[in-house]
Order: sequence, then C-alpha cells, then structure tokens
Amino acid sequence: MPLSVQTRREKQKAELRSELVDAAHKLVQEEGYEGLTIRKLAKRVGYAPMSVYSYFADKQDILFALAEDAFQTLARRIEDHPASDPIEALKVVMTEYAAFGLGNPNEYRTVFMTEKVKPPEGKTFAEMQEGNPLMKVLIERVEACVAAGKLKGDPRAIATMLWAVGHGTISLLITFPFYPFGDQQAFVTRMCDFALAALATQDVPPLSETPANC
Amino acid sequence: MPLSVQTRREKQKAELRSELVDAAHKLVQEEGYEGLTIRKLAKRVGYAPMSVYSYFADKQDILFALAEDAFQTLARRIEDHPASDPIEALKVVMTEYAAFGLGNPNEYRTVFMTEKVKPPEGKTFAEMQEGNPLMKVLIERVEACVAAGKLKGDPRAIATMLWAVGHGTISLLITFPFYPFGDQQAFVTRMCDFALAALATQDVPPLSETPANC
DNA sequence: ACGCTGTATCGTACATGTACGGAAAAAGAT
DNA sequence: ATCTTTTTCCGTACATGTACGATACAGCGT
Repeated sequence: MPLSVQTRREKQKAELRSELVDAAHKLVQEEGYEGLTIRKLAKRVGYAPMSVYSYFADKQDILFALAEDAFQTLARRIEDHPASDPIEALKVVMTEYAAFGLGNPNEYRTVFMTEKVKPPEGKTFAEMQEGNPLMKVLIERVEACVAAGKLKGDPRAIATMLWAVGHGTISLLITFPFYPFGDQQAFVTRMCDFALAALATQDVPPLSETPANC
Repeated sequence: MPLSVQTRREKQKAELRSELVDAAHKLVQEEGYEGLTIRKLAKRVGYAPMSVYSYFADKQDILFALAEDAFQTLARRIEDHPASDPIEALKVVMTEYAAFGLGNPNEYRTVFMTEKVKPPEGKTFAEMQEGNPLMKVLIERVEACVAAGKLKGDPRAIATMLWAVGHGTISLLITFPFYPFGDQQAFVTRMCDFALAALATQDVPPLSETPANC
C-alpha cells in the first residue's frame, strides 16, 4: 500500500524536523551550548530564521528535542544494565540518572529545571508516565522490589519519592558546584542509600491519600 | 567623627543601588515578573539603561537582589517561629521553606535553580554558610536536635541532606505542577517526615568522609 | 485549465540584554 | 590652581528571540 498524501507530507515534515535537530546537535558540539542560535541553525540547514518556527514552537522546544534524545540514550543504558537483586536494579536507575545529570547538566536543566508551560497536551497521568521512559523504568523496578518483598507500598508513590530525592541531590550538585558536598559520587551514593534504606522500613501509602497532619 | 569621603561615596552608591532594587520590586508588582526589563527599570529611576550596569553586573544580579530580600524575610519568619521540641523546630524550617518556595517560585528559581557562575568571591565554606541565614538557622536547629539526642551525626551533613530532600521536593512541585503529586502540602509533609524519620535512625558521618562503595 | 484553500516559507520589525567606547564629573596629586 | 587619574554615566550598536503579516506554492474540486 502506498503512503497516502497526508502521511507522506507528515513524514516529510518529520524528516525536516529531525534534520533541524541534527543540525542543532552539531552546532552545540561545535560551538557549545550557548552557540546554538536560531539564526545559525537556520543558516545551517539553508532556511530563513523564521522557518524554524514551522517545526518548533520556540527555542525551548528545540532544546527539549535535543535533551530528549539524550535521555532516550540514558533510558536504554539503564534498561540494558544487568541487575541481579531488585534493589540493586533500582540503585542502578538512581546512579545512572545521577551520572547522566552530572555529565549533561545542560540537558538535565532543560528537562527538569525549566518552567513548563504546557501540561503535555491534555494527556493523562498514565500516558505521561508511559511517555517518559525514565519514569517508566523507575516504576517498573520499584514494582519488582515490592513484588520481591524488599519494599512495601504504592509503587508510584515510592518512585515519586525516589525521584524527589534524586532530583534534589543532582540539581543541588549542578547548581552549587562550589558548595562543599564532598565527593560528588559519594554524596549521590549516600543519598541513594539513605532513601532506599528509609523506604525499606515503611509502608508507603499512595500519593493522593496522604493525610496532612503537620 | 565625620564619614570619610570614601565611606560617603560608598554609602551613596549603596543608596542608589537600593533605590534601583525598590524600583525593580515595584515594577515586578505592577507588571509581573517578566515585565521587569532593564530599560523600564532605568526609565523608572531616571537613568539611561546602561547606567544600571554601574550598580549590577547583569540582569541576574538584579533578580538576585530582589530574591535575597524575600529570603531575608523568610529567614526572619523562621527564627521568630515558636518551637517547643527541637524536631518540631526543624520541621518548621522545612515547612516554611517549602511554603516560601511554592508561594514565591520566581524568587526560589533565581536563587536555587539558576546556574551560578561565581563561587562568591573566594569566601570559605563557613563564611558562605554564615552569609546564608537560611542555612545558618537550619544547621543551628540540627545542632539542637543532635544536642537533645534526637539526631546523631555531623550537623552540617544532616543539614545538607535535609536541604537536598527539601529542595528536590519543592523544585519538582514548582517545575511540574501538572504531575500528580496529590496535594502539594501533603507531599511536602510526607517528604519532610520521611527524611526526619530516616535520619533519626542512623548516625550520619561528615560529608567529606563518606566512603564510595556503590 | 482555473480558481479556492490551506500550508510552508520568509522579509521585516521590534523589544531585549549588553558590549564598547566616549564624555563628564569627581577625586587626588602636584 | 592645574593636571592626572579614576569613577560615573550614557549614546550607539549589535546579536538574539520572536510577533506579524505577506507571498508563493501544493493539493483539490470544478
């Protein structure tokens, strides 16, 4: 069956978009993160600057596309990581996540530290989580720990708490590199072990049901 | 003794600077956070736009000055808060910090989520912490808990870990308001209780000495 | 072949942060 | 008092993101 005209057009559009992403990627590699400007990017692919806006809503959107590529790689690396014990498998998620954030601060920043305007297109929570391969693998491995009796409670709540701890750790390290955290790896390990050890001792209720008693 | 010429000049300079900060504050109140531009600010105080740069290194510097005012208020509010139990006193720090972050996301963002270029002028760790009234009160109250036998270990390490947990919690809530954390307050309380309960069960070593074993 | 409609592309224009260098004023030296 | 140096102030200019609206073009029905 030949592609419909509609579909062919969409495909062409997607190709041009990814051509732009590629060009943006090269630009960043060659001139650094702040060297990526709309004008340079447009010139690189032979378009007028404003034409870029046919494929991306704004500059953030481009940075986001770049970062998502990087995070895709991270998610694959985590999934391919061998893991005997379920808790160890969970630790792998945390430490790889941390290593990625420390090694790619720009990407980490654009995805996790910049203001989000749009709740991605009326998607539901579940869709949003499925869409984020990182949260997906995190929840899966938490579920494995729960199934193995190593953790107890609502998997999504546990995953979210781990996310909060991990994100706090990494974003502080990124934002305040001169603060005396000691060795970065050691601090990451400490926080990771701390959170997992603490979670192991309690039954975690789902998120919405938490009673406010403070 | 009359003021030296040197001192008088400095004072005048400081006055003009704080006049600029005041004007900036009003501008933000009237037109919102993104309504604060160098040109508007300069016009407001009757200067040319470039003159602002005699008092602030760049726009970030202005935003920072604004935010520091707000954080000063927060620190005072925390210090004035009555606290019977030392653990409760510590919880007050966490919850007030969270309430501030959720209520003043712009200020929180500029202080805790934007790239820092300068390790503040070759200051030592201790000076830096003394300079930050928030970290100061946090460490003090952790010390009180340690003294009361409620927590065990190195106060600065404990404080830093609490900071990481608190910051992770708040920055996620700010950055992903559409993620289903459930009730924001409840999530903050949960993370706060979680961290404190976990810390109560272990002896926390100083930061630099943590062995890397992951 | 011919108009109609939607879309892709882009030229122009504007607001913004800020680099650069000059002018003016103040401080200090002689 | 005059000259020198430093500090303050600002006019101009540039790069950047992007709003707005025009233009050209592709697909389609007639």
